Amino acid sequence: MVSIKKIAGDVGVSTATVSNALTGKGRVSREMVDRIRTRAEELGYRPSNAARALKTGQTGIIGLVMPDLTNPLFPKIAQMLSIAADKTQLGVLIADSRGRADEQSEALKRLLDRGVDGLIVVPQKGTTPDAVPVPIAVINTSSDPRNAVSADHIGGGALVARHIRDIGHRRVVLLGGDKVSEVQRDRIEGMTRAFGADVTAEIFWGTRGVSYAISAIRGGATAILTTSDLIALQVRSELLRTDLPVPGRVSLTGFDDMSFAPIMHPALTTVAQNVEEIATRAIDILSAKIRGQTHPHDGQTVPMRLVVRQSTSIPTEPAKRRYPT
Amino acid sequence: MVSIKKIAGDVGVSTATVSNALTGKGRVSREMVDRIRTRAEELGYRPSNAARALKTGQTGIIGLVMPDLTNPLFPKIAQMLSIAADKTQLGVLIADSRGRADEQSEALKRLLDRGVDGLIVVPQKGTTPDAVPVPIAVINTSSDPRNAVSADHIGGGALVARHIRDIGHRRVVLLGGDKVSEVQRDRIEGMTRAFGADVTAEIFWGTRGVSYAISAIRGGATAILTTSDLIALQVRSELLRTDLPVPGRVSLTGFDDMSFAPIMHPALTTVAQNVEEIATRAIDILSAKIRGQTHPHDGQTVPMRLVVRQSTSIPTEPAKRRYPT
DNA sequence: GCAGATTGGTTGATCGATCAATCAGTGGGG
DNA sequence: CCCCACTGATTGATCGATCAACCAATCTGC
Repeated sequence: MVSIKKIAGDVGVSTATVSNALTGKGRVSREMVDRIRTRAEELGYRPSNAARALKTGQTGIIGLVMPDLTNPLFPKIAQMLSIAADKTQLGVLIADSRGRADEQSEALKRLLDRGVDGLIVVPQKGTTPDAVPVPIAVINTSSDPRNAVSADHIGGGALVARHIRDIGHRRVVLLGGDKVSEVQRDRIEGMTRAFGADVTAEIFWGTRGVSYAISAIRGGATAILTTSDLIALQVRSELLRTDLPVPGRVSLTGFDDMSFAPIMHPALTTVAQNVEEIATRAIDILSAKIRGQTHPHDGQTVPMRLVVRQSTSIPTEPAKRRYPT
Repeated sequence: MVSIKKIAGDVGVSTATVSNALTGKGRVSREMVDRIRTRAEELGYRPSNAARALKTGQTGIIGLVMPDLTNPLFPKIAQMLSIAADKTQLGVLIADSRGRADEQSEALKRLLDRGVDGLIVVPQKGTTPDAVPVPIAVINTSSDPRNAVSADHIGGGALVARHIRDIGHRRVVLLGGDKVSEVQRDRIEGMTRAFGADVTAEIFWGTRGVSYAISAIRGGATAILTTSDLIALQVRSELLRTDLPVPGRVSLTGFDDMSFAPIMHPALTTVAQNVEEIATRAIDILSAKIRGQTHPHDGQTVPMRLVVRQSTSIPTEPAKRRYPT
């Protein structure tokens, strides 16, 4: 391992001068900087993060805590985060909270012990991360008061809802996965708000919601709006089993534009998050906090994007005709 | 931040004694150890990783390089790896290689600069990771000579193949995603080997393979065995479009038991990896290498598990009857 | 021509933990 | 009674980079 000392010896200056030349902090002459830089290059010098961290108290590493790395959306966050992070020379240390609130706390502790400079937390649904002694950026949804950045789930809900209303549906079913999740509640909230009085919407939650939704369709509803592509796929399977054609008889929508959404049959109409933007902002906001500054985007949401595919169409048997109000 | 010095002062001993007491290395009396331990506890002492790393040259952090965090299988690896890692007090630093070979090298460099003690690499398909100055554990497939641990993809291929043969299929299609991938080649290899002369199998690769596969079905084949659930889902959509019932007319199988496999209609017969076991072994093997030892399981594969669901059944129109050989 | 500012650079301490070398006691063996 | 072995604990150096303080030389302004 070649250290600053070796370079100093070679060039014939003190280690402090080398440090200054390399980091560009103190006062060093142009030519001296060049000599040191080239020598460092020749030797293939790599600064020791450990030494720097010890002296400065900053490790250049941030921690990422996610509720469950298994959720098909999180990989993308992790990926984008890791890409955004190494643009700013940060390392990303991961921790999985295994879907449990207590593990989330444990994960936070482990990361703090490693000396991370800050944390990015996608909270366990229905929980609030513990207070921590380092800056933290929460990715959740706008209704979370601690939210630093997230997709505009309410707006996303409104997007699909308006699409469904505009193509003529008047009686629909909203299907959520877990009522504890703020994200899913916000999506549903966005839908109902956008519908207003124009559209009649029944809301169901959880696994058993799927069969209720099917009953509602039999009762005359013409569309099922879910809060997740995974739920949409499940509904699709059930509709296949009960011989209700999509989108012929039932229009179906998901959320998050997961990997399988475009290759389902019919391809699923869904709402996509701009994960890249969210990840970039999360890093920016956290970096700003670490530097003791505040970021202009802190607390703001990123718009979602409606992806219309083949699973939605105009209702062939609008509810009103069969069951006039 | 409470350091070893503070404890030493409080208890009235030297820092070295505290260090010895806490790590249990030097010679310290029982009671002194107790006094130091309790005082450390009271103060909420947390050792500084930076200082330790500087002195010992070990950071206790390993790097994880994955080809593309977006692939639905990798999250699970990451999760299990992170869980397995913190059992052994290791941190996991992630890096994404964005599906490109040159980025894979960059990712390796970045992690090395951070001073990781070792690396776990899931190689970009068709590539071999650069030589690195730290221990490395490659997760790929048995036909990769540098493979440290992986699922038995060949055996997995054999599992589905035998299942398909045993329920009576005699003419089938094998559908791979990317021929460059050793993993996928091994899966196909396992299938053909297991079929031997009993079953006639046509092999197709890539995106255009899907339509070839459909043609082959029209030509009398009764099953499509894919190398990925994602491909299977795509095929399923195409079969829906062309009105070929599953499993009535076509039996369909995937690979990896992804999140959507059980909720498709019909639920997909697939082959699951024991990701937990793989992750645990990867960590164990790497830890052993870091300690300069060799691990008994190094280079061995982990068996796969056949998950029979509703997408496979006995052929209703065996190829031989319609097209006798 | 001289105080004061500016430039280029050095010294030495420091961050927190580890470890080899050393030292003060205390028994035991001969 | 003296030397040796052993236990328990201390000293001091060290890892590599950073930073405040200091110093020497040159430049500026009046």
